Amino acid sequence: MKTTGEVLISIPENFSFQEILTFLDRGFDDCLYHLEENKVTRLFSFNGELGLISISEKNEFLEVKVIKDKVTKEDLIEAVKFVEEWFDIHRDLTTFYQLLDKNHQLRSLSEQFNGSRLVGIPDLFEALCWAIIGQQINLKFAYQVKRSLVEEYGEKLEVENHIYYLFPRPEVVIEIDEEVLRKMKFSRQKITYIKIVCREFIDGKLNKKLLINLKNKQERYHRLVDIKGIGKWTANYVLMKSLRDMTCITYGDSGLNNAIKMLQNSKIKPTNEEIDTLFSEFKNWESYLNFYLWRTLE
DNA sequence: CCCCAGGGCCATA
DNA sequence: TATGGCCATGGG
Repeated sequence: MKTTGEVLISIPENFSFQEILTFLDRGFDDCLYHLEENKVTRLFSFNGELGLISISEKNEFLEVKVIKDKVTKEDLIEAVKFVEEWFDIHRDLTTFYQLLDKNHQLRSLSEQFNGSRLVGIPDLFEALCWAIIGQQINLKFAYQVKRSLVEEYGEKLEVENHIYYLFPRPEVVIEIDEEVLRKMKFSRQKITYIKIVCREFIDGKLNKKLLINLKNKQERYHRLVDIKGIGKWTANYVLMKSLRDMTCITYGDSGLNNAIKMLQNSKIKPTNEEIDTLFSEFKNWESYLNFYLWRTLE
């Protein structure tokens, strides 16, 4: 028997739920959440019990609703925690907007994407797999590959005629036959990379807590890059999206390159040095600038 | 057949 | 550490 519970979160300054929805609705049809008018819903594991988390805007508040068997107070706390992390709700963007406004090339972004938050991927294993899937292929195709994997191996729950999925756990992914993944359009290299990541998690050598507990960003970066299949792009992407490191730049990223080309009205992709120059005024906000530049591609 | 896509590996200098 | 060739897969 399903029950529901709700919590209201007050909406902070410089936060726009509409911008979150616009970002989530870029047209890639992500299989890990479901969009309806002014509402996002996704599956969540509450200590192993599946339930839905649904977010919508209600009179100056964000309403977080949980739907599962016997919703408890702890479930609601977990759900709110997840949403706050997913949407980066508690970050004060004032300084970032001041920096944007100071830069004549980037000034328009603070208005164009006002209240836009860096939507994250809280689960580290999911973030790593997703980054590996997305290496060097177009995003639309990457989302299709992810969908094949998730719909076949992720836990699922059907509610009101819609099936919601969770990203599969490492213990499940590592058992998948190589030929099955090949049919899902994983390249042989990516199969190798993802299985290595699975092994790290299963052996308890890597998880979010261990990574966070390292001394600083440099150590976290090297811990990731030392894993075969994780290069500078993947490490920066994951530190940005999952660990919410604010100083990441996705060097080598074709999207970032294209955004900067558009911005500077240039035909050739920027060098790392030119990227550093552009980002130099945004110390400790590199990840946000990176994210906002991506958004200009929509 | 070509080039591109939110790259990584490895050898070489 | 920086560059460049090669790998890999589907889209356009």
